[in-house]
Amino acid sequence: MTAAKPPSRSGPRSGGRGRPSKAKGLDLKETILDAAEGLFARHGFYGVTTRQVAAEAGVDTALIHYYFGAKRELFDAVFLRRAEILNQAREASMDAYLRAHAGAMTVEGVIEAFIDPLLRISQDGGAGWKSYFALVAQVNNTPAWGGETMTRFFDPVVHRLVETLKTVRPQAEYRDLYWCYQFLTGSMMLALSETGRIDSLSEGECHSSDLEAVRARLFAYCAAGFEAVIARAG
Amino acid sequence: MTAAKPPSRSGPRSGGRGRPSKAKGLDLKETILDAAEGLFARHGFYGVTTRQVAAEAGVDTALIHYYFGAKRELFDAVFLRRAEILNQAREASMDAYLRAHAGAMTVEGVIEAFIDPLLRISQDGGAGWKSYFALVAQVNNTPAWGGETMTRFFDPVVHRLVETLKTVRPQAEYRDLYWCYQFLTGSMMLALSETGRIDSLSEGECHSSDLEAVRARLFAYCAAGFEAVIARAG
DNA sequence: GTCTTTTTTCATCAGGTGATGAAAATGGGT
DNA sequence: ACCCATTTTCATCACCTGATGAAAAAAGAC
Repeated sequence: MTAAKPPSRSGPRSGGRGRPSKAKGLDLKETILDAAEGLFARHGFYGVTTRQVAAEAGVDTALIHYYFGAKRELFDAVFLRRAEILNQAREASMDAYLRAHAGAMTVEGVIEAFIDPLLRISQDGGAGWKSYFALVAQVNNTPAWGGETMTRFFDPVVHRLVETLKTVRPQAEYRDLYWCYQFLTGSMMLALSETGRIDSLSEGECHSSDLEAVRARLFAYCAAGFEAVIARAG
Repeated sequence: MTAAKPPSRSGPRSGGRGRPSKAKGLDLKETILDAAEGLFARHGFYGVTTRQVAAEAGVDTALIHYYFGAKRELFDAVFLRRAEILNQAREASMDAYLRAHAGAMTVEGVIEAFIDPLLRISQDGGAGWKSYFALVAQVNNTPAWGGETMTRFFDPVVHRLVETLKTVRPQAEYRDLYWCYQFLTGSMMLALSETGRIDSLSEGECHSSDLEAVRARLFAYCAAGFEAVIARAG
């Protein structure tokens, strides 16, 4: 209509169309996932159009469908890409804790082994991981399909947490452990999504990007909460 | 195009168009807000179209714009409608607690006074309130404009909570209190939004609709968390 | 250098989007 | 019974949505 849009693209890709080697093809797929991740994290699934993703990635709209199919499949690909890495990191962290403190596990230690890998990845993993955590937090609070999605991707490691806690406190009831996990995950997800609310609320005293401050408090907070609930019930 | 859609509407409204008395006009406005509330809560702002809202309310699409203007203004109207009621209930609850326990306030008591009105309203207020809480939880986790919206509507009562806690534990630092509040609100919002995740996670042991179970645990959980963080810092 | 396969672009579709202006229907005031 | 203000409906606009099929361009096989 107006003017043919120039074939500009941010990356170091050559100007023309066509097949630019397999390596570049994979790279382009990742570029699309990165763009989609950031936009979905900020505006949610319905708040983003495939055209926006294409523009952000510097790519033709049709290419998104070529690689990923429907929009929802793109979203799932974004969600899946880091979920496995996350689960592996958490499993490894819990493995390490179990091996190191097999005889003398504490509630706080188990909880730290469960949460800390996420904080660490968010701190060291770059902007992509930050977006991803915001995305997960949003999904976690999505009534329509969020619960099902979270269940599908993250249930196993949660069950392992609950079972380990049951080992540490055998007299605790599963009901209490599951409710406490629910409280824990709400706190953790809100902290990881870094919404900036605490910044304005505390008038500059706290910053949601300060995950070191979270680390210094969240483990103790949750552990004490667990202990209190268990004690009250028993 | 296809066939003229029948003028059916669920309510007891008369069939024809035109001006059906002032009382009905107000009633219709509320009907639209109810429909919008339920849909926004389930699918988010961008996941709902004005046409869906109109269909759910049994109303012409243009009527929504006649009453509320742009779609975003409709959303704000939904958010605002119950926010004031909520704030009043919480202020009243904290007033009552302060009056009754002026000399012997506890951290758990203050937290209960802060959270309990929400649980109570959610239990007694009907489906509209349930949707509303899910909506607030979603906004709370929305990076783009959620923090700003939450701040605008709910800051005062939160500041009052923090100040009261500071009175109960004068040696506590504000930084710790704000972080603990952040943890608390994450747990509380997730519990209030009743996503159903705990149902499948616990394999039927717990139900997210069971707010009595939340009441029996959340206050103690948060209070113990606060105390632990304060103690660790001091 | 040709031929084949894969990637990228273009043009476009069918339907949905928020929004608006004018007309129609209604009820209250007098 | 008439008018007038208000509410509801209808028809439509300009644009955007996800998605697709065919053509064009590039890379690799031989």
